Amino acid sequence: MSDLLQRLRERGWRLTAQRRVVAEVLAGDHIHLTADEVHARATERLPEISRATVYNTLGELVSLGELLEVSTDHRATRYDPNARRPHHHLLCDRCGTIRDVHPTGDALSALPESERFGYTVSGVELTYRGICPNCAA
Amino acid sequence: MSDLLQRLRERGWRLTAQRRVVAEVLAGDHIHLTADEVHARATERLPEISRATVYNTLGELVSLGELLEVSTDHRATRYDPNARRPHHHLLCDRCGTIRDVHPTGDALSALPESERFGYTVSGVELTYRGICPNCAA
DNA sequence: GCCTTGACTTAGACCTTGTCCAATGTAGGC
DNA sequence: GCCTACATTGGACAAGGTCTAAGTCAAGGC
Repeated sequence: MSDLLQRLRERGWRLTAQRRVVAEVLAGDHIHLTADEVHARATERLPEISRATVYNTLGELVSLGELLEVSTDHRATRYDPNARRPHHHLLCDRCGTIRDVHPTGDALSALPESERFGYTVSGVELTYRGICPNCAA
Repeated sequence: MSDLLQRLRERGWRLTAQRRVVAEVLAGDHIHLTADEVHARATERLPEISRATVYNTLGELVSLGELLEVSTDHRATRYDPNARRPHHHLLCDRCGTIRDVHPTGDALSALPESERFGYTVSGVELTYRGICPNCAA
């Protein structure tokens, strides 16, 4: 995580307590929090942090490529700190839990030229859906 | 389209003018309207139709498996009437236009057992992203 | 064809998620 | 330690979506 802060500082980020706390909250694997969840956890460490700052910081981290926006359900956007390692998602349809997964093969090349309709295709997202072991029990 | 209405009637759907109009608005290929767009087009044919009814009807059609929810951008949910034919989506990052596409191969089998974390995997969604020919010009 | 009834529709209040802005605070260069 | 540009704040605002109470009507039974 400190490497994240390091990278950000190198890019001219001003290091404030608020930004540090948001970065800390997002540390870890298989973390996919909504903005409000990030705000709630950040508030535990820094009670006066505002919602607007959380949204600003998340947005900046996304532009910098440090964070990935994930909109798997049809509700709040979630943020995935594992942006530097390409991966896809496995989602529980019942409880909404998300895991990062690494399928084999290359989904991009599975789209033939005839199915590209003249688009310049730059990326692909896979979302697997199912029921997690917890919910199945 | 009348087969859709037929199927719905067989399932005990009460056939109202409002539901008929929503079904009509959604007829066609590569149709991916938001709820408000559906409402706007429905209003042209049936001025007194309410937003709540459009939402209700769309929700029911989704539960019945006649309609697919697509949340490609991080804004309004779109509805895809092509639910009975499995397909995926190609999305223009600039203007948001969506095309239905059919990649080769089977994305489901690309997820090895070791990457399933005990989930019962039932489906997969692919979303290709790029720039459409219109926006590229 | 008319009645009845429960399902359907309506308008509008309300909720959640997210954005914007003017005023205030502060990190970091000097 | 001061200065200034950048960051933060709280609250208003907007879009998308849900809920509810009251009124309406499709369709089955007569």
